[in-house]
Amino acid sequence: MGSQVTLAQVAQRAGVSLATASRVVNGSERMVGARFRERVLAAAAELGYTANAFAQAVARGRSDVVGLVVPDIQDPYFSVIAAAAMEVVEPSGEMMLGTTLRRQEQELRYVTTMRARRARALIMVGSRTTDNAHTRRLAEAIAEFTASGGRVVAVGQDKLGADTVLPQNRASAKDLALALVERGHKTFGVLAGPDSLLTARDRVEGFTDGLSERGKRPNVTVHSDFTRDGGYQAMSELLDRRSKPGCVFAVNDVMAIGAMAAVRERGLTVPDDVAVAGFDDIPTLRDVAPSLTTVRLPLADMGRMAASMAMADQPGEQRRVIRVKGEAILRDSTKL
Amino acid sequence: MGSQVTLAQVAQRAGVSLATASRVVNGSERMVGARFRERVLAAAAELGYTANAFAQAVARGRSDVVGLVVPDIQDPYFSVIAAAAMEVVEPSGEMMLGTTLRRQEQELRYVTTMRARRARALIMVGSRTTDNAHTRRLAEAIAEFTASGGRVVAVGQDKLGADTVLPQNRASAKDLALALVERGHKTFGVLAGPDSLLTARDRVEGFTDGLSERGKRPNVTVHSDFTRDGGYQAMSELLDRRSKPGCVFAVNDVMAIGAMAAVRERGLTVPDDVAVAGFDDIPTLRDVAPSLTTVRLPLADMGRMAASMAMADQPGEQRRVIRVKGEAILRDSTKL
DNA sequence: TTGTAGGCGTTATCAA
DNA sequence: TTGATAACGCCTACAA
Repeated sequence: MGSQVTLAQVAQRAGVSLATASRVVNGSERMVGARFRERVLAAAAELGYTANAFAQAVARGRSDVVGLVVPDIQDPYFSVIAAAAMEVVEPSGEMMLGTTLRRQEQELRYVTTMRARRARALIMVGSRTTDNAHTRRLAEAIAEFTASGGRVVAVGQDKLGADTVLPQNRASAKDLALALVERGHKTFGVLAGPDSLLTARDRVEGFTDGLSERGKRPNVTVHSDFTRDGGYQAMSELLDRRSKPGCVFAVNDVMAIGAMAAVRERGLTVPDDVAVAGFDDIPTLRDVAPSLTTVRLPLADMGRMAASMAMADQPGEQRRVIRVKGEAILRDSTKL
Repeated sequence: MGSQVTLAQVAQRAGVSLATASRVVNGSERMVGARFRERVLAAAAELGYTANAFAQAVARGRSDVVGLVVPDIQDPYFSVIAAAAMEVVEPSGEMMLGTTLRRQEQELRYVTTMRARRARALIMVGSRTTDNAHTRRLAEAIAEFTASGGRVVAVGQDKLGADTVLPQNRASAKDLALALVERGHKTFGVLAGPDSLLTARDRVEGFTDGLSERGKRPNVTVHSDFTRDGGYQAMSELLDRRSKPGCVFAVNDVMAIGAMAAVRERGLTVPDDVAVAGFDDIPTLRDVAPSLTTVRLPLADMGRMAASMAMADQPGEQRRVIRVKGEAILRDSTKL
């Protein structure tokens, strides 16, 4: 840093004590005379003073930084949640962003970083994994964070011992399956995403549950990344097989979008040659054609809820888990 | 905040001085005996110590926070740049995110906030406007930030007196126009975005320049927001007119995507009924059909360049302005 | 209402 | 190598 104007300089210039200067620049309001107040304000303006937020945080023993950790800010799912969370954090705090690039170590690293930053709260969005050792370490780190007075909110599975916004992946995927069978689909494929991601697993299981309730089961399941390219690749692989299923469920929308690209690329058509369904209802869907059948999750609400819990002043007597249900929306991509 | 373990506690437990503890936990390495080092490390681990980054920043007189200010993190243009910037900031610093929701006051507010945070650098991405008063105020705030030792990098127009990553909007839009005429398009419309946004203006002007070099000019120009919905609305308006142009240029891709939706909605087809071109080449384009003609900007590179300049240690003798040229890419949406 | 002084958690200087 | 001790910039009883 360079030469910063300090409060002491402002005080000196205004001819008042440090304490008085502090009070007007920030203090508990109206306990300082109008004359002095003005002098201080003038001095601050002339000098171009800006309070040092670090020093304030040290002196006060707290900060108004909220940490947000997401796997990938380019993925619409996360950017919607982030934007919504931002909305509620912004008026009274600053947001520190961390992206893990979908790597677990990063997740852990950010918890530590945010703790070092004495962030007042931490919002961790993204799926938990089957790596129990990692989940345990993460939960421990989070417990320490909480113990030191911070608030933590998870968006995803309830595995961290923190307040959680919990999408009902399983139940909603099941609803989707039922609706699809209802619509007359007979054979199914699943683009299952990574086997290690709980979100992906839950959705696959829910979907399978729904099918089996109607005496069916997926004819084919392909695993891949939880991304657009993952969907593309998985669908390509699936289409190379002998018999294509009539309807393919991708465990999230970006994968479904990639899958549709794969279909198009082979000169096939959705839904005539193969129907496609996704999950999340990201805003991007407005512009995919044919319109994509999916499960609508109130993404923005989820972001706002998470942020609200994070910003809550209450020490939070009890851990809160907010279940969020999704709604199956049938659109053209699964028309028969 | 709650009860945090302090370095003093660690020192006491390890039976060493504060200074020694500080040295091992962070210090300039290997100036402390192995015995003591181990004792301190052990104590720190047992107590679950994490350094207080605020206190460190105060004591050191500098921080490693980099502020990133974007209009809207949901817009692919910005999220790509943000993600790329993140990539280079991450290894050695933390990123504080600000979204202005496309409001100027917010922009100004963030500069102040970042200054309060004693951010080591500030990256401001987004278009400048025709509001000269605001631009001047912003430039002043930025000058103060710089004067106090911070680094500022703008991505957009070179109006802030800061290091700048400057896309060649005008020249590239002109190239696009020439290419379109070359391809045989005769009549043109322009979805011009907001009249107050310099980026939008430059692109409109460049496009118009290109046309006039071929003895043509836009038959119709419609202004709207710089967003998907803005594009949708503007195109709707345009299609309501008597005679549609054969080719419509939207000043950015998200607008073009909205415009294509408007076309589709009226039962018309791109490019048969009306050709559409955009600008930016956001990743999302991979999945729009028909594929969209646009100007490719190296978005990720721009983000990385901005971050690199921001992270540079050098006091930066000279202000740097990096010009980035775009490349016109003709795709199906303007096929004749 | 105003000022004095001690403290917040670290780093850094200077002896030892 | 180690340890006192003075900063760092600000807040906040407590006293005046």
